Formats: sequence, structure tokens, C-alpha cells
Amino acid sequence: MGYNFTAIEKKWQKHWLDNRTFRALDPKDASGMPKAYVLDMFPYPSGEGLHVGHPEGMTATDIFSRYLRAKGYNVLHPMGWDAFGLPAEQYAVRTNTHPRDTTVKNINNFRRQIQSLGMSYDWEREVDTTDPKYVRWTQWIFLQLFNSYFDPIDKVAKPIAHLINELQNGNFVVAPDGDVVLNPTQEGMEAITGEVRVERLWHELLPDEQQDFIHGQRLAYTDEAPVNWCPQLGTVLANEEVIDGKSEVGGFPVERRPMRQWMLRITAYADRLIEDLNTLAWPDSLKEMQRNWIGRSVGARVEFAIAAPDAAVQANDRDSSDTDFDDLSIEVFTTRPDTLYGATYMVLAPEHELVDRITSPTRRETIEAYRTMAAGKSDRDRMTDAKEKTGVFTGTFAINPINDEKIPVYVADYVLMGYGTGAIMEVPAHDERDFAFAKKFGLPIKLVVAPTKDDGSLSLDKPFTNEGVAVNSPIIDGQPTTEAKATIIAALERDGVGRRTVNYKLRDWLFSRQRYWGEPFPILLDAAGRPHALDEKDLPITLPPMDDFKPTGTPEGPLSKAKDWLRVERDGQVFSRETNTMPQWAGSCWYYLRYIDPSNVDRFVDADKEKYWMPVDLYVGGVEHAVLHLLYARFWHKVLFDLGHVSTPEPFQRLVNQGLILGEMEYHTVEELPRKVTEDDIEKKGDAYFLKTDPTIKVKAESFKMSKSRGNVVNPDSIVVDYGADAFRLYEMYMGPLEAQKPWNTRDIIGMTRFLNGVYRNLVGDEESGKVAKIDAIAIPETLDRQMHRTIKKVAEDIEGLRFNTAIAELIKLNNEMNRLETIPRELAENLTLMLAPFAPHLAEELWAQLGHHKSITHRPWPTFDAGKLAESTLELPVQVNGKLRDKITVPADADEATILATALAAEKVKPWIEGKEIKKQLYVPRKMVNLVVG
RNA sequence: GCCCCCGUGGCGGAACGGCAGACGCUACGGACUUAAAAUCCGUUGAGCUUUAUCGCUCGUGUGGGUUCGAUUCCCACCGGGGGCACCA
Repeated sequence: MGYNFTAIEKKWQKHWLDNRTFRALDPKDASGMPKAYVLDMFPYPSGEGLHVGHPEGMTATDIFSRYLRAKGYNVLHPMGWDAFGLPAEQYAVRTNTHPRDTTVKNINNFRRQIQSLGMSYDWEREVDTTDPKYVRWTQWIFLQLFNSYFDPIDKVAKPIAHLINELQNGNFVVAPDGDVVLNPTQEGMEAITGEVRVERLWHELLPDEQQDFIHGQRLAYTDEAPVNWCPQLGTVLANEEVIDGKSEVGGFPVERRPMRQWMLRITAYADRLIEDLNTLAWPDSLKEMQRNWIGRSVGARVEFAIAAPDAAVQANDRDSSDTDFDDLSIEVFTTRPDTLYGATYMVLAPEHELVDRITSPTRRETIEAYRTMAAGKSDRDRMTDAKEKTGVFTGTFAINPINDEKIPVYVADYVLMGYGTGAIMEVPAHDERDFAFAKKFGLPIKLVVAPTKDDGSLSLDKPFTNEGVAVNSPIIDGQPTTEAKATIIAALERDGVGRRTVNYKLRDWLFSRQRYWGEPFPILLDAAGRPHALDEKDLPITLPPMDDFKPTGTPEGPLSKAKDWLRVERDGQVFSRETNTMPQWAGSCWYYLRYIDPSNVDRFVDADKEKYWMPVDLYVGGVEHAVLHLLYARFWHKVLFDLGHVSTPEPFQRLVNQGLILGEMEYHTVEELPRKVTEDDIEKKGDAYFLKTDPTIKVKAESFKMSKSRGNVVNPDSIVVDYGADAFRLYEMYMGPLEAQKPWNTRDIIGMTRFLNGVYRNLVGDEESGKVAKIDAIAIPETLDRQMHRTIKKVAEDIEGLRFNTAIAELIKLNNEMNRLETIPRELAENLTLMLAPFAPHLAEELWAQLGHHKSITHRPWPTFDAGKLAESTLELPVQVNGKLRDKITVPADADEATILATALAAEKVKPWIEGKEIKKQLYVPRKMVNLVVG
């Protein structure tokens, strides 16, 4: 057996806590030390406890933090709990315990587990999102959002008081998208493009209208809109939380339902959220996911007038007097205005407000039936039915503004109300969906774009969707797509029937939930249901104690049952509290700021401390938060930045996604009744596995995501007991690149145990045999000295690049060489210990003490390498003939090219390959290799 | 369907224009042991040749290309993973 890791690990974990070893220093105490903020995505403390996936990211940041401490940095490395959320509440409902109790219990278990792994967190900064002292500031930030609006010219959030003041001065216009523009200037007007209309003057509005208008400008506002309602969870969900029409949590069906809900105006930040990605050291794939989610597309809005109904139709239409078609038009969004001449019909979403008004009486029944059918379909069904296009004719025609052609208007459910204008022009010749629809309903197909290269051909058999050259389009004929777009938009703008627009897939963030276990809104509703912000000094608004916090299944949520809590009197007026709560994401949107100053009672974070620590230098977490937490947090941060509460435009400078750790590899036969087999039963032939006993039976190897139902979950506690925290940490880092998905294999841990035991044996001795290691202040043998300096260089580089697997390999190699020594040079022993410390901190502390030091290894400086000692005095160079390795030559490191080539030509094993042949070329790549080209 | 990433020994992986397979696991051999486990030392891509050494051939999913030289760069295909998905 090796050293007693259990005793050693316990001892040092206690030492670190007792001595506050990993305390991050406040800026005033840091005396000019460079800072580093190294952050993990804080976990949701579930009842299941830690999973082997958690320690992966945590070990990575821990190694990085410990390395930086050794490099003299003041390191902030905190941990906390994202403890609001559905699972705690569901568990509470099931077991009839209060979520507070289970949360406390789970947090304690998580903390114990994390501490047993020797993570160097500053536990004095622990943060819990459900703590009223924390909730207070989450609510405070919400008030910042509520009390702000977005200025479309400066593209920043500003206090709503400023807006109200300017509105009263009457100095504003309203842009087409509903944005309010204050003090409009020529420049400002151009920036928002298009026509600008002046609303009624402020003083002409009724007080209620004024209030509603201001409310509609806030960054946090309520809106009655179709939302994602999940009956099983009893709450609404954000778009980001709905996957394939099912809830991300639990996988329950989600339906669309109109409800009054709190929204956050994240769409105002769409452009900045895209642009600032360029300043971040994040994985490209993740940036791409955010860009796709925001879904910016540039195009045009075009207005199609409704054609007056034929006189004959009108005569039969008793209701036609209700409809004044002169004023009606359908506005569409298109990314291909250059295809306008090819628009042969239009389609409205079933929910489009114009459908009722323009449907001709003879078509009314059919349209109503279709709308009812579409409304009854869940999003899920609508997507499943995506392949088969359905739709109905409204009986009405519109006028194509570019050529005055009369084109029919349809209603179809594949047009989404939530994107663009909820109406589209259809160009079947140049769009897949339009083409499918036109084919089905026998609508005309008109070619207006011709291919320029060999990337397609003009035909009526399939749509040509690439860019090309405009044809059959009088004012743009012959123009390439890009130019044609510009020309058309200019023409539309001139005629006042269209304009250039940017459209986004991103929707405003639905921010309220009908649940108990979340932050209450700091909002009172008056008798008319209008929201009023509570004062900062009233915070926090805590959850009322309740025995029955089951979801009500209504938009009011469980808090509506707390009658006493609900009713508030202010200045003689009776208000009702907002009964919705905030989603789980609220707490995680700013926790990284609270770590900086966790016990501040005057501010959410002290300004000087914030300035010192931000931004986060390294953030490690799973990719599952790509369009959730990471987008939401960036948005909140930008609002706080605009309002002057934080100093950086982005929160997380460098971000790394650790790869998923899968369950152990499983093998099963490929036959009618597949059965599980073990690794020993199989052999590989070619590139497939077969059964040893029956080589005709194929075997498939797979590793799956760890799950309780599969029974392949690995519990970190048992690994720590069996192998120790150091071996566990080392194994997780050694499995492969941090970002890669990789299968767990308990069998492999033994390699790390052997390594650690070997180091202990070399530096301390073998406790079993009683053999004591000999450490002496002797010179390091030359080759080993060179290897040591190289290791110092390589390990540092690898840690900085988060390549922990190769760093560990170097340490193993160095130790393997030391196995051969009778006496270990002290310098070598100490350097190995220092380099091992970030990876296996418990053992390193123990070795450091055994080497005679009395202080923790934590802040001992990282060893330095001597560049002069890296290079060998002689070089071993491979010699290739025609690119094939034939021999190796040894030359002095400073030999010149001529000498080297001569040596290469004379090399014993090279001779037969060049004999009697003409040497056409001699290549020498300095310090790398020689290649001789013969004919 | 579109976008992104990845295919290297029995396994995890390394190298990412210049000696393919570092390092670890497994397996095999040896030492220790009465024995086994543990531990330590050695061998371990496939094949040919050889008593052995030496030596040679093949080899990074498949097929092409660029290059003196390709696992690495380019093109096409096959396979795996992830994201988006009626987004106009």
C-alpha cells in the first residue's frame, strides 16, 4: 500500500480552513498584487449530491487558481449555491417539507463534498441565492430594470425619470418600432431609419395613457401576450426553457396561452449582445450559438395594400361596409427584397389581427375553422406537422407595391406570429417553403433570380434559393442580389411603402413564474392592476411562510394564497403584492458580482472592489447554459453597466466549457435480442468488434450520459474513499482535454494512485518497508536537470492553456526518471512538489512539510526555468530520403547547415538509399530534420 | 434540411506541416512471496525477415489534391457527436 491519503487529506483540509489559506484579499490589502478572478458556474444543490461532472470543472479552476497564487496573484476563487428552483419545490411538494429545509440540507451536503475534494475556495465569500440578504439585491437589480428604459439612439439604458421629464417637455418622437426618441436630431433620426411619426403631444394623453406608455418603455414591463404555459409544472417558461415544445425541466408539454406576464427587454440589447461577443475569449461554437439564438437578419419591411373587393363580391357582402379597405395594408418582413417581383401570393399567421378584417364573407367559415384548428395545435404538433403545408385562402387580394399585381392572401400556420410581422410575401421560385406551398395550392411560380455560377439552374421543378442576378424584374434586371436588394429598398422607401429593417429571432425574456420557491417581485399592484415599484428601503421582500405552496394552476401562483402577505396599505390606498416570482436565472445573473463583496449591506457590491476584481478572468462551466444563463447574465450586466453600477461592459472575459463525463463504456451484441457483454468477451477485427466465442456476432461499444435510470452514475464520495481526493482530481484532469466529452473508467484511476505513491516513495520513503528516501543538496545530473527545466516550462504553459492532461504526463515522466536515483537532489524534490501542488494539493502540502518547511506550499513561488538549460549540447536529427525516415544523426547543437548536410549524406543507413542516384535537393529545417530528395 | 465539432493501437489519449502512438490503463513476461493480491522492473500498432540484433513494408475513417515532406492544409465521400430547425 501507499501513503495514507485519508489521514493526509483530512489533515490539510482542516489546516486550510483553520488558517484561511485561500482568502482573497480586498484591494486595499493586496498591495499592488495582480488580481485574478477564477470562477465556476455555481451548482444547483440538488438532493442527489455531487456528480462526477461537477468536480471536473471545479478541479480545472482549482488548479488554475493554485497556479496563479504561486505566481503571486491575488486570486478570487469563490463558491456558492444557485438554490432557488423547481426541483427543490417539487421535492418539497412531494414530501411536504419546506423547500428552505431541503435547500439547507442539500447545501450542507454539497459543501461537505466539495471540501472533501480539497478545492481552494474562499469559503468566507459563500453566496446563497435564497438568502434574504442576497434576495434583497436581486430585487434591487430588478428595480433598476423597472426604473430604466432603453434609448435607441445612444443604445444604452437610462433612468426612466429622465424619460418622463423629457416627455413632459414634449421633446420626443416615436419611431416606427415604437421606440421613443428624445431630443431628435438629424443624425439620430437617420440612425433609427425610416419614417418617424410624432405621437399625440404628451399633455394630450389621458393620465392612464401616460402611465401605460411609460410602463411600455421600461426594461421590466408587464405584457399580455401568448406565453409558454406548462400545465404540469404549473408555470410559464421562457423561450429558452422550451425545447421541441417541451419543458427543459421534466420534459412536459408546453402550450401557448395569453397571460399577463413580466417581460425583460433583452431585445433592446440584441445588437450589443452580438457585437461584444467579438471582444470575448469564448469558444467559437458557443459564440455561434448565441448569435444564432439572437438570430439577427437584415432585410426590409414592405407594405402590401389590400385590393378593393370586386363590386360583385361587395354586393353580396352585408358586412363589407364595416371594412374600409383603403386604409388596410399587410406589412411583411423579407430578407430578400430583391425577389419582390416574384411574390405571387401572401400568407398571414392564423393569429394575425388582419385575418378577421380582410376575410371575405364567403370564406369566413372556412377561415374560422382553420384558425380554431391551428389554435388547438400545440407548438409540438405544429412542428411535427411541419412537413405537410396547410392553409386556406381568405378570398381577398393584396397589391404587390412594385408592380401593382393583384395577388391572393392566404392564412397558414407555418407563418409564425412571433417572428417578423406575422405575415410574409411568398416567392415560390426562390424559397423552399413557399415553393412547397405553391405546388400544393397550384399558385403561380415566377422566376426572378438567375444563377450566376454553376450552383443551380433556373427551373420550375425546384426553387433556386441562392443569390444570383435579378431577371424579370424591370427596375433591377441584371443586378446581382446584393445590389438589387439596395435598389428595391431605395425604391420602396421613396414611395413610402417599405424600409430597411433588422429583425431578430430573440424575443423579450419572459421573467415571471407561478411558483413559490423564487424571489418575489418588489412590486405592488394598484386597484387597476398597474405595477408600482417598492422603495429600495423596503427590500428584501421575503417569501411568506406557507404550508401550502403547491402551484395553483392559475396565473396568480401560490403566493396568491397568502392573504395576509398580499394586502398592503400605502398612503391610504390598498395595494396587492405581485404574486408571481422570478425565475431561477435571476439569482445567477449577478452572483459573480456578490462574491466580490458578499456581506455589504449598503450596496450590491462596493464600487472600488468591483473595479478591482472585474471582469471574471476565467469562467468554467457546462455548455448547457449557452443561451440561458450566459445570455441573461450578459444582458443584466450591460444594463448595470449602462446605469453606472459596474465598470465593464462584459462580465466573463475568458470562458471554457468542460466536456461531459459519460458513463463507463458499455458493450452489447448486435443481434435480434442484443445482450450485454464485457470487454473480455470481445475482440476487434478490422474496425468492428466481434464476440470471441462467436465471431459472426457483432458487438457495439457505446458510452451514455450518466443517469440514475441507467444505473451508471459514479458518486465522487466513493471514489474519494477508495482512491483519495488527489488521485480523483488527477484522474479527472488526465482523462483527456478539458473541453472533450469522455467516458469515465474507474480502472484507469490506479495509474494516478501509482504515480502519487511513487512520488511519496521517492521523496519520503516507503512506510511499509520502513525505507526512508535520501534527499540531499546535491547537484542534479545533467540530463535530469535539463528535463526538470523543460518540465517547469511545459507544465506552466499547459496550465495556462488549461491542458492539464499533458501537464500531468510531464510530471509523471519527471517522477519516473527520479525512480532511478539513489539520492534525490533537494532542488529537484522541491520543484516537483511545487509543480504537483495545484494538481494534488494535499500530498504536495504533506511532502512540503516533510521536506522541512513549516508554512503552507500555497503561496510559495512557482519554480522558474533557466532558458539556457533547456537546449542540449548536441542535436539528434532525423534524416529522411524522399520524405521517409532512414537514419538519425547526432550533431553539435551549433553546427552549421553545410556540416549537418554533409553528416546526413554520410550517414550509414542513408547511403544505400542515395547510392547511384542524383541528389536533386537537400533540405534542412533548422533543429528539426534533414530531407534528401533523390531521383 | 442548415451550421459547428470530431474520426489516431485492445482502451483513454499525445503530436496538429518535419522521428506517429508521449503519458496512463489493459495484456504479457520477470522480481518479491510458501502462494495469491498488492508492489516494483521490462515488453506491448500490424506484418515480413532474423537464433537474436540489424533491417524492411504497411499504418492516423475512405478516395483524391497541395508539398521535398500531410495525422496536421484543401476538395469529395462515409461514420459519430452537438446546435438550430416552417425564422420568411
